[in-house]
Amino acid sequence: MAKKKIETPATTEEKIKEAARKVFMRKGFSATRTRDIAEEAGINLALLNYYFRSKQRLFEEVMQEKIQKLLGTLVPIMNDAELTLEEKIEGIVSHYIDVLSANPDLPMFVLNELGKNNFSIVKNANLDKVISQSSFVKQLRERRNDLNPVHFIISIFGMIIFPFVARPMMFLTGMTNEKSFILLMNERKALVPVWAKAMLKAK
Amino acid sequence: MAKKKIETPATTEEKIKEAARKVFMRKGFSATRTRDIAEEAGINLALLNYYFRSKQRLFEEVMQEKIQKLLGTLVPIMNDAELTLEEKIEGIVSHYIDVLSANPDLPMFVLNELGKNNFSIVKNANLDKVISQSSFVKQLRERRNDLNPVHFIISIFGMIIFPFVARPMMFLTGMTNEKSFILLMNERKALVPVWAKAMLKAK
DNA sequence: AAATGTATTAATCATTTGATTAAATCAAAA
DNA sequence: TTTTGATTTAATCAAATGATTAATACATTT
Repeated sequence: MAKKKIETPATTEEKIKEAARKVFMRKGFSATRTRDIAEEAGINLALLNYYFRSKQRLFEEVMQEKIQKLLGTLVPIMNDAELTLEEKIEGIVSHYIDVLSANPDLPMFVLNELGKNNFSIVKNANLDKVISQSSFVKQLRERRNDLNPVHFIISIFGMIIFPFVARPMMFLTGMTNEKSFILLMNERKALVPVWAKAMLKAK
Repeated sequence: MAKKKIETPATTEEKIKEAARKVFMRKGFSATRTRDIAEEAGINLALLNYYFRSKQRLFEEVMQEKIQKLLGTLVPIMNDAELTLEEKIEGIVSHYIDVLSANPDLPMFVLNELGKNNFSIVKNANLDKVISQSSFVKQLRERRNDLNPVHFIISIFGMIIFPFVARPMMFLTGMTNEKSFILLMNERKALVPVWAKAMLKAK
C-alpha cells in the first residue's frame, strides 16, 4: 500500500501531490509558489485549493510523508531481535545509503523544515524514549557502558547523512560530481560499518 | 578588523546588516521579509534599500560573511606545517566545535542556501584543488594510501557538523535540550579525535 | 434526454512584499 | 546664518501571491 512509482499518477489529486513533493522538496516551503506546483502538475491553479484547501495543508501532507520516509524505518531496524549489534550497524548504514541515494535532498529538506516549524508528528513519536529503550541501544550499552550512546548514534548518522546534506556544496566546489558521488556513497556502505566497529573498540 | 561583538552597532548601515544576519540566518532568504529586517533593526524600511539597494544584495553580503566563517578557516589549519596529522585532526575538531557552538545554525543556513543558488565565491575558491594539495591530505595519503581522503574528510565533518544540522530535530524529539547539547558538543571535542584516529587504523 | 453532482476553468480579489519617491530632518561646511 | 549634501520618514507603487468565485464542461444517474 505504500507509494509505488508505477505508472504516471492518474488522478488530478495525485498529480498535484506528486508535483508538490517535487517542488517543495527542491525549493522548500517558503520559496515554493502554488503556481509552481500547478504548472509542474499541469493543472489549473484553483484545483490545488479545491483538493487541498491551502498551500499549508498540502505542504503538511507532503512533509508527513517525508518525515516518515526519513525516520520511519529507523526503529524497526534498531529493534530487530535477530541482529547482533554489528549487523544492526550494517543494516542501518546500508538501508539509509540506499534510501538517501534515491532521495538525495530528503535529509536537507526535512531537517531544514523541522527547524522552522513544530511538527507534532515528530514531537509525539517519543523517538528519544523509543530509541533509548531499543535493542540497539541496549546492545551498545552492554558493549561499552562507558560510552554515551547518543554520541555513537550522532556519529554514525553524521557519516551517513552528512554527505547528502553537503552534496550541493561538494558539487559547487568540484569535490565531486553526480557520477562520482554515487560511487562514493556505494563505497561508504562497506566503509562506514568498518569505521563504526573501529570506533566501538577505541578507548 | 574582523567582526567583534563589542558595543551595539553604531551606524544605521551596521544596524541593518546585523539585523539581516539574525533574520536571514533564522528564516533563510525566501522566508525573510525586508520588513522583518527593518523591524529587527529598528529602522525605516526605505533605509534598507537606501544602503543596500535590494534584499538580494544585502543577502549576498551576509552570505559571503557566513561562507567565510564556515569555510575560511579550514585551509589554514589543513596547511599548518607545524602540525602532525593527529594534531591537525584535533585542531579541526576543536576549532569547528567552538565556532559552531557559537553559531549553531550556521551550517544549516549555508549548506541550505548553497543548494538553492550558485555562489561564485565558493565555485571560484577551487576548494577541491586546494584541499587535495593540502598538507593534511598529503599526510593522510602517506598514512593510508589505500584510503580515499574524501571519505575520511566527509566522515570527520559528518561527526562534527551533523549534530548542529540535526539540532532542531534532536530538540523536537527530546533527544537533547539546549543545555545538554552544549555538554555533548564539549564531550565530542575529545571523542571525535579518538574515533578519527581509530578509523585511521581500521582495516 | 433530463437532471444532478463533480471537476475544471478563467477571471478576479485582497494581501503581502520589494522597492521607489518626494518631502522633511539633520549635520557639516561656507 | 545660510547653504549644501546626506539621512530619514511616511506614503505610495507595481508586481507577486494565496485564495475564491461564478460560469462551464463532464460524467453519472434517473
